[in-house]
Amino acid sequence: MSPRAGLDTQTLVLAAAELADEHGMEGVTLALLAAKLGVRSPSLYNHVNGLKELRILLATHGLQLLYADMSAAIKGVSGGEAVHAISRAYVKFAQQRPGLYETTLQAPEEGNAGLEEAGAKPLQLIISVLSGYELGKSGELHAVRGLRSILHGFAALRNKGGFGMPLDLEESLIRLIDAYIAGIGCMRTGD
Amino acid sequence: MSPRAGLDTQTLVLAAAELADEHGMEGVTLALLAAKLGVRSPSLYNHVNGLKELRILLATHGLQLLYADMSAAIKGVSGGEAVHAISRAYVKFAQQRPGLYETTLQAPEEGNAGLEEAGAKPLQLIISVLSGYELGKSGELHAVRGLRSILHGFAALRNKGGFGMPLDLEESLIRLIDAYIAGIGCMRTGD
DNA sequence: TTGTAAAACTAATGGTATTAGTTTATATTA
DNA sequence: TAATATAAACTAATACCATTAGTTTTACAA
Repeated sequence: MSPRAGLDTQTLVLAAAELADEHGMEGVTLALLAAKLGVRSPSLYNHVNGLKELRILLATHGLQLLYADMSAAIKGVSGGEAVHAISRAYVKFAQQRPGLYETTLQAPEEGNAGLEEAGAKPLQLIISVLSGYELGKSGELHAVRGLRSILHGFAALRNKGGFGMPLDLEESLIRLIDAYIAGIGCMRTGD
Repeated sequence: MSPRAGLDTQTLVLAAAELADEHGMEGVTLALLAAKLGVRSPSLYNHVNGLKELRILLATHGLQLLYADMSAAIKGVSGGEAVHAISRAYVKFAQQRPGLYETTLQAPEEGNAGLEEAGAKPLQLIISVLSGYELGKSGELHAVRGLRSILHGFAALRNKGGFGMPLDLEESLIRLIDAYIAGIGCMRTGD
């Protein structure tokens, strides 16, 4: 423990991400992280600039993993199938990495370049999936906001146990996306 | 300050709700609340059983106010108009009381009777607004989950600044609800 | 082999919640 | 009205937490 633990920033972020999933974003503390890594908490400051920066790094990392999952999900599919696939991937990620997903939404772009970019990529992916519907410039904007609302709302309520019984949650998501696609014409504008 | 500040639980909750809106749910601390009330923090324990219970009381209070707003919004309207009205009221509440709204979603029912009831009432209101669509037993369940997802997702992303420019956010919500209603047939089941 | 930079450490500060025990104001009762 | 009991405030203390300052020590490079 004492003679050089061999830490670096990435190791900290990966360990902190595990803590987030185990104890919630709230439960990620420098004291706990240091203990997990066999080190005293002030030592962490050699690799990260305090809890605030750690949270930004966590959010960035989470967004990168989320992007990878969403991206893989829509490989080779398009249209409604792609909307369903990207939605399933989004909710599944939030379910499998609940704490990491949580960090993803705090203070979206706080002037941090890496975080801004990491957040823009999943957004761009959603835009690309909806572009086939020819909704117009502002219509596409409304549609993206709508799908993001659906995905985050469903994921958050599900993760917090807000849906009561866990029965047929997959079907609830499928039907919600079906309804969204069926009504997507309401988003269309003439620009 | 010293001779009897005349506090009671309700006063604490109202003051804490203000703090939540000013500083976020995170920023509601017993130390800050005590300072706001001109009292030392241990004194608060005469009226509330620690921070955990205060948060439960905050959530309960928030749900009651949310219920009142939603309830007032659908007086005398029905069908799609009611769905729009209840949605507008929900998002507006989350916007006007961001910190209080935040407390509303933490650990939905943790065995606390008052919180459970306070949470059930807005839910019942949504059910009543959707009952006119004759979606069937489980179809109604899917539809309620869907609308709740939309409302929370939209409110949360909006509050966190996740939608970039604040232009025509009202229109985004209107169109999203329009799409949901247009596609609500996808929820229908035969039971 | 020696010197340096970085990574660990200890110690200290100030913030947090919470518990225990004490004082005191208010309200009730004799 | 006076005495008493209850409850609401207090102080003091404990145990966490993040963070900063200053020190030791390791690993690597000259």
